Amino acid sequence: MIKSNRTEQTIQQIKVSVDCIIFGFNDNKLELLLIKKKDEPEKGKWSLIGGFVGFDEDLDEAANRILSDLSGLQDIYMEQIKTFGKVNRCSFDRVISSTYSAMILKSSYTEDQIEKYNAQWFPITEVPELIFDHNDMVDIAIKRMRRRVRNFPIAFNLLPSKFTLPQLQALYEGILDETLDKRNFRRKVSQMNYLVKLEEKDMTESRRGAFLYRFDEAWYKKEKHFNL
Amino acid sequence: MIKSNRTEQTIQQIKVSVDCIIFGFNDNKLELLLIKKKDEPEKGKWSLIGGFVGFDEDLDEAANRILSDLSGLQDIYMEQIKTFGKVNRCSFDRVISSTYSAMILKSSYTEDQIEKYNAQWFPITEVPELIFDHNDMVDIAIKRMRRRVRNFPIAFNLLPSKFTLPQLQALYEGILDETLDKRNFRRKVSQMNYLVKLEEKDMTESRRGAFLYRFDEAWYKKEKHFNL
DNA sequence: GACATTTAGCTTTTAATAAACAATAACAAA
DNA sequence: TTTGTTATTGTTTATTAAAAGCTAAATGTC
Repeated sequence: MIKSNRTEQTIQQIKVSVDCIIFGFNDNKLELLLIKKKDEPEKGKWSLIGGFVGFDEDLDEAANRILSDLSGLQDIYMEQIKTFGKVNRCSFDRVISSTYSAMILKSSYTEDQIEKYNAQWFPITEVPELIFDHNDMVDIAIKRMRRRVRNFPIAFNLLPSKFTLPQLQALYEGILDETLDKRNFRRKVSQMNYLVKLEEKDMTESRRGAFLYRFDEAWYKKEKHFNL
Repeated sequence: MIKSNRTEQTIQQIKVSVDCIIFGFNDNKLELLLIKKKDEPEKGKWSLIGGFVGFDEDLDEAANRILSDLSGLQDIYMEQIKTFGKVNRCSFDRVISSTYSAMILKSSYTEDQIEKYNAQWFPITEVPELIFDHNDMVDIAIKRMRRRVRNFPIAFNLLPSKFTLPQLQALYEGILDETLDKRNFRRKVSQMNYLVKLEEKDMTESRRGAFLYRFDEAWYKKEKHFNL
């Protein structure tokens, strides 16, 4: 089936959108931020945070603008995952959509904002049926994230800037959905010098208290070796 | 900078294209298929094989159609790499472009076709200046391919269906641009049962001759473990 | 038949990485 | 001071990957 010599007209009708897959962490579980659509189309259904790309904005910029518009979240670093382009992926229009993913500290997204934007967090084991091919997008993003989280320090956005090692381990166990050996985990951490042990302790979660750590990004850029 | 409430009009002007990064292998070097543009825009410059996505074709389909239209290559399996969406990536129009990559047997692309389509193979160390952001696309595709080639049997498309182990090793050395130990390489190969040793020998490249092998795809799908 | 060349197979050593595993220290509360 | 709870720390073993040495087989050329 040869389909050359297309007219400008047909070409121009394709719309370009971005969908954002936002991960959070709560109660030792990985969660996903979804919104319930207030307007047509697909009003009342759950959806990723998405929107059309403007003519005069970069694709990356559009992802950030859309995230900001629809959730109030600003200056979130997002990575492009994949572009979905099936003809009928959206029932009423021809739209190709690039997915972007980010991890955020849940507390940076307040209850007020959740209400305002009609959003809700879902544990990734309980993601409802989403519009279009958004469930596929989520599946792919989760797989990719689980692969990357072991070799790149992307998960620290899910924690406060100061965190304890038990917290960090619980985070990894929650993300990967498997238990990790405490001593092996800590040994790996101690090999990464950019995970800096502070003098302070966090006394809120145990009697003894656990030392706080922080992730030193500038330092990491020199070493560039991460493995958990 | 808030950019909400876009009109349909501005949205519709974004065009969607696909660019194909086609790898070949020759003279123990990894090569890239490029075309010299016959028409404006950018006439006479080197470019990836690219074109606009039709309104009624999937993005994946478009990649194959465009590759076929502009090179005569058909039914090539391509993987999506990344979508490029900077506003000014193409100087005269707003185009976002998804890149796709494939590896092909150079001999399946004849001299006739090369001439007909104004194409040329370039060693990846000698890629000329390309239009737009195509050089960036190539860089990213090469990095990704070098990562994937060790864990997935994607490189066999660069060889005839029957090949010798010295050929296979030379291929990997060429792709990765490093020398590999013969004995360790062969040991790994012998662990992958879906690399089937045939009775035949190839006598063209050495006195003794080397046994031919083939990659059994169905068998691979059962084992799904690849490491070279 | 001796020789050169390349393929082929087998083995050992070493290094690197990952996995398994148990006792002690610090603290608050009772 | 005892008790309960969580944080912290090292050693050993197993597995895997890399490096290297050696032998031998097959073939065409001399």
